[in-house]
Amino acid sequence: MPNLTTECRIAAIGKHVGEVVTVHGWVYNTRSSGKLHFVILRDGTGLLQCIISKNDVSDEVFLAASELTQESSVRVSGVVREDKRAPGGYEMHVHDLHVVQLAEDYPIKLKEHGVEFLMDNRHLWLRTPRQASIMRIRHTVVKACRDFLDDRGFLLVDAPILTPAACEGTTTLFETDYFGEKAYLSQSGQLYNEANAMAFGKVYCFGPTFRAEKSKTRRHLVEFWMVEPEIAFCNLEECMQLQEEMITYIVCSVLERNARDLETLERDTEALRRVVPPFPRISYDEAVELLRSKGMDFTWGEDFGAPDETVISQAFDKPVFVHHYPAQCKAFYMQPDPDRPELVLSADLLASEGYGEIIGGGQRIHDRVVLEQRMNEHALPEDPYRWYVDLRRYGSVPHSGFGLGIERTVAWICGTQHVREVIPYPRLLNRIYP
RNA sequence: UCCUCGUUAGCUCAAUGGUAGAGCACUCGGCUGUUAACCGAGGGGUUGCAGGUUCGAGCCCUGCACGAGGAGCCA
Repeated sequence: MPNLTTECRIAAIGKHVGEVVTVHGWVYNTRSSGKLHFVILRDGTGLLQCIISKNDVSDEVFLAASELTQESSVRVSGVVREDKRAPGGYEMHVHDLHVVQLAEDYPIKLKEHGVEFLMDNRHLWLRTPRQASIMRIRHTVVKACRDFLDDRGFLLVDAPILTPAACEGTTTLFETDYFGEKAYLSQSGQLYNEANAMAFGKVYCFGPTFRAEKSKTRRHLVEFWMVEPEIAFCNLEECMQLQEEMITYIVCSVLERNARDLETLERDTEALRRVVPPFPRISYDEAVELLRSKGMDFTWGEDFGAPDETVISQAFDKPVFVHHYPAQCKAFYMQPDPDRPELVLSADLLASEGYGEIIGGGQRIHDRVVLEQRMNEHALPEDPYRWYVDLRRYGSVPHSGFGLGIERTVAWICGTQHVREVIPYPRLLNRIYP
């Protein structure tokens, strides 16, 4: 079918008032008053109300419009008009309509659905306005992470996903067959980051991460994305400063670029506007004291559980750093505190409003003897880590880094109930479909 | 792995141990400004699976499967 009009995406429709344009999209919903059809069109950038009047179109087009089903793909042409009655403020008075494919009975209705049904239909669920807003915010968060680090001279050096051994030795790994040998899906790029930081000074990796833990909570995914910066010649305090600047940059980017999406999600943006440096910093000792003052039973030396983290984060109105953890609850590579060897120079960043830990990081051991001693205590095999120890032989320097969980950050910024909603195809315990 | 709750129409949910229902969706009809449109009619069920108790089980009991929320672990 010949088409000589301007093609236009719905997000830009306001620039074409009075003009004849063509829009490609999918039918979000239809209504009819007999000789007047209202077709709400969706094109991935927004929604547009199209008016199809029996007086304005051929009998064929009017018949085709009356037979449209939800999610049918179409091409429509018509005049753009400003109209307060239309959602979004603009509508199209259609001259012509071409049905690309008439959709079969569509499973996802505009009414409520249960979680299991929506997850089974994730490939279709992504088409709904709420999910579109979440994916746009995720895009902004990822772009903001990259822009922030790129602007500060970081080099993207990605770590391998197939690895010969555990990075941290704590969580369960996915095992795979590597031409007859065992290999594992990466749970962190951090050890490789340390090598890369000694090569390039300031680096980051950005990729998927896999944890075979049988976690079943709103904060856990089996496959999730993490951005991990690593900086040579950097101590814990400098590392925390970088983190709060980065989180602030991310939140500001979303507030600037996704105002309408935050509105769709009914997110309280006041809480997000409070996210500016400096973030409160409390030591592990102070956090334990805080928990006890709230009447919670807590043994020094244990790691905080989810309810503990919630209580700590609720004591502040922005994200809070907890630093100087006991060595026993952190990974083997954490630098001991010179003043109190039972502590390590680590810091976690807890998101506000009970979303839990979004960053884990700290200063790494730069002394070979100390590192080998810790590896012994953790009963780690020598061979797979030989290259890692090597880094302490050739120009070792104090260095720090952290891992930022993309999904937890997006869930916090969006205010969603569960991290499964903020990744396109969540991998969960008991779910690898679709 | 543990604790709690759940599984009835395509979807969301009702139904004292006594004939399995509603709204939405779908099909047909009506309507020229609708806003998850509305009005009328119609089709649609092995009540998760397997046993048991009972004159009779969607409902009570046992086991299993699947799902949800939480714990542990962590981003």
